[in-house]
Amino acid sequence: MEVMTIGEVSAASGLPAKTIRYYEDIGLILPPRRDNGYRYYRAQELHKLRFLHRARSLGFTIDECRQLLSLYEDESRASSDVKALARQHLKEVEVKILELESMKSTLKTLINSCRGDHRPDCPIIDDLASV
Amino acid sequence: MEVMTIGEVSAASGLPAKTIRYYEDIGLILPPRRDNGYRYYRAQELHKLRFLHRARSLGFTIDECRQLLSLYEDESRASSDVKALARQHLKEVEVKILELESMKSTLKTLINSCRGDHRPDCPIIDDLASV
DNA sequence: AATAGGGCTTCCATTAACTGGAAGGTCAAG
DNA sequence: CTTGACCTTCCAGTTAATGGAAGCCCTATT
Repeated sequence: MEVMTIGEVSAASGLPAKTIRYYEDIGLILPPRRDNGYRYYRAQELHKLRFLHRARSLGFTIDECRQLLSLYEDESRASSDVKALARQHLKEVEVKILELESMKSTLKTLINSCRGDHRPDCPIIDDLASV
Repeated sequence: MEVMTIGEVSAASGLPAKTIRYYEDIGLILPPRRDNGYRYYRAQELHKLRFLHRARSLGFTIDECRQLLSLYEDESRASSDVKALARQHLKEVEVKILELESMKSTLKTLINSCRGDHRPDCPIIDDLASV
């Protein structure tokens, strides 16, 4: 599929068409238009929309998404401030992974070992919020 | 610290006091009150607030947080529907981890190997949205 | 050729999850 | 006994969408 309508790119990216139009309103993804006014999307835009879908669901703000997208668009990517920004986001990602690993092990414990007991004795709630 | 004021629990959980009050408005965390009307928070509430802070920053909705908290409060935690819910959230967590790992490796590539090239040739943007 | 449908457009209102600010009560320190 | 930090409620504003109405575009049949 060379280019897509908003409905098609919505299906392909997982983002509602409404949201995709909203991202255009705030200047995140600016697709070209047909003569009839219809938006169309190429691989380039699809990639960004997929990225936005993922990054938003992982708790990155729109502003962080804007920064991350700009990392990939920056022509002079080797410049040290761009690299610093990337490193900062890398750290943030690593923290999120650790937190999710902690939630994962808590949920696993919950599923496997905490059968039929009565709370306040259950230690899980104490793990709940500690890295 | 046996019990805390909202300011103290805000510092301890990382959530703004405003947000903590908001969570009370929507029935997530209902702290007891002093005679003078001041809220106070015990370890129990602190744990939940820390959990909320983390889960929200990882992209879980308030409603998912409510479900996750209820998992820990459910007295009959062994019941199969509670377990099913926990398993469903576990899967969600695992997907998020994979997505973050993907972002992590993309950022690492960006930082290390993509020095000074000029975009459209850079392959990173293609990796950007693929698991 | 007209017309029915589904998808597209814009615009305006509403929701979810906060966030800011005003107006005033409480309390420990000086 | 007042000053200042922290608490209270209430109401308004922001961010990031989401819902719905009114109308245009395109294809596909009657």
